Amino acid sequence: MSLRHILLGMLSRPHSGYDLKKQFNQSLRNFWNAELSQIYPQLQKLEKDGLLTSKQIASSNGPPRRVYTRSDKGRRELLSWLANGPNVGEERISYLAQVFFLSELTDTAAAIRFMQELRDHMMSWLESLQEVERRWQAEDPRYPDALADEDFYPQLTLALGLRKVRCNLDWCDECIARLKRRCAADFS
Amino acid sequence: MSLRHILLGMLSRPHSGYDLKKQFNQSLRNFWNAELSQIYPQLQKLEKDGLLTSKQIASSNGPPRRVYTRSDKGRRELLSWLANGPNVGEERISYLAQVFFLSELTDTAAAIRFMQELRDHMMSWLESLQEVERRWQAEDPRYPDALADEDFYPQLTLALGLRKVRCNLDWCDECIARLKRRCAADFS
DNA sequence: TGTTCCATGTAATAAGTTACATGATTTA
DNA sequence: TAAATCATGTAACTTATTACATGGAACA
Repeated sequence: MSLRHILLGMLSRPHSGYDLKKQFNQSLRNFWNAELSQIYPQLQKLEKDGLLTSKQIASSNGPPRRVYTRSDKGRRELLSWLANGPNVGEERISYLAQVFFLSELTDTAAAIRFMQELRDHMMSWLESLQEVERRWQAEDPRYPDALADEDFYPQLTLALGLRKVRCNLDWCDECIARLKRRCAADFS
Repeated sequence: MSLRHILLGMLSRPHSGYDLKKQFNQSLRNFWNAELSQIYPQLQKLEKDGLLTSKQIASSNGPPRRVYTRSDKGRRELLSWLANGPNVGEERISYLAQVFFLSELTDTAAAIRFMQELRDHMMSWLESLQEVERRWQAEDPRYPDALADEDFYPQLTLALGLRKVRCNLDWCDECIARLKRRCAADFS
């Protein structure tokens, strides 16, 4: 039941469903994603449960926007989620499932290609995170340790993103090297 | 649509639904989990689609078991999943979402407690992975690089598990240190 | 004049969780 | 004799994805 709480977290200040989707695409995408078709009904449900309130507001450029605000009850719900302690052990990483079954491929060369493709993904992911960090650093002299709380904690998640992607990259390199050695052993 | 393919991957040799659940609990849990109430219907569906066949077999100890075997069509389906390349960018890590919103807590001390709890989880996770590795190493002299393919690729996922958990631990330590510095700054 | 962005939604389907139901065998 | 393990499933519900539907404004 995490999306519910994530939306509550994002609504520390008022936003529309469309805004929230943009935030997913920008800053939360490293650990969560949600489609508009899931966000809109969930916001409606949260309002029905009294955790949010909404009002329609005219927009300067496009159609009118429905803007949601977290209620006190909503804030308490968010706090109880955090107070329950960290939710660990629910990760789903489908590329790891793929690696697990790579022996099904006909030859080691195909497995190497798979790992190389994975490495490429990780590399471009790393670059995009580095770009985010570079920009943030350039725009805010308080980066990273003097940031206000609302930015400091998100920065911690960026820091883990960077560490993790580097870790994945190193692992890909290790795998490719080990696979190449196995490949060489096949012909001897 | 990953569970479908994961089950196909696991059925390179015949297993019952109950067997498969045990495998999830033992070796796949680091990147995927599924409940029996999801596994049984999914196996039935895969059989209906012609990707598996099954037969009921009497058991020595308990009730009779329905054992599933992958068909040729099932194997081709698995291969096309692998051939599509790595599935990246679909990760959901709810503890990171929690960290993202930790500014909602009333004080930094509570955030430090949260991170310490997370660190404890990571530590016990690391210990369990190390135990798995220790046992494997003791039982099989081919560990890790001379393992047969069916074990070698799973070992690669264990290797990433170890790296990743260590990475998370280091990050937790960094976060706690940075938070303590902020906390000290609050009182100055 | 076609594409992208803004903005909100519904419908149908798939995937996943929790609770329920059954009943034999093995272990403490 | 109580609990755990073996073994398979259904029912109700929640969560998430994909496809569909609408329509104005900005841009190229």
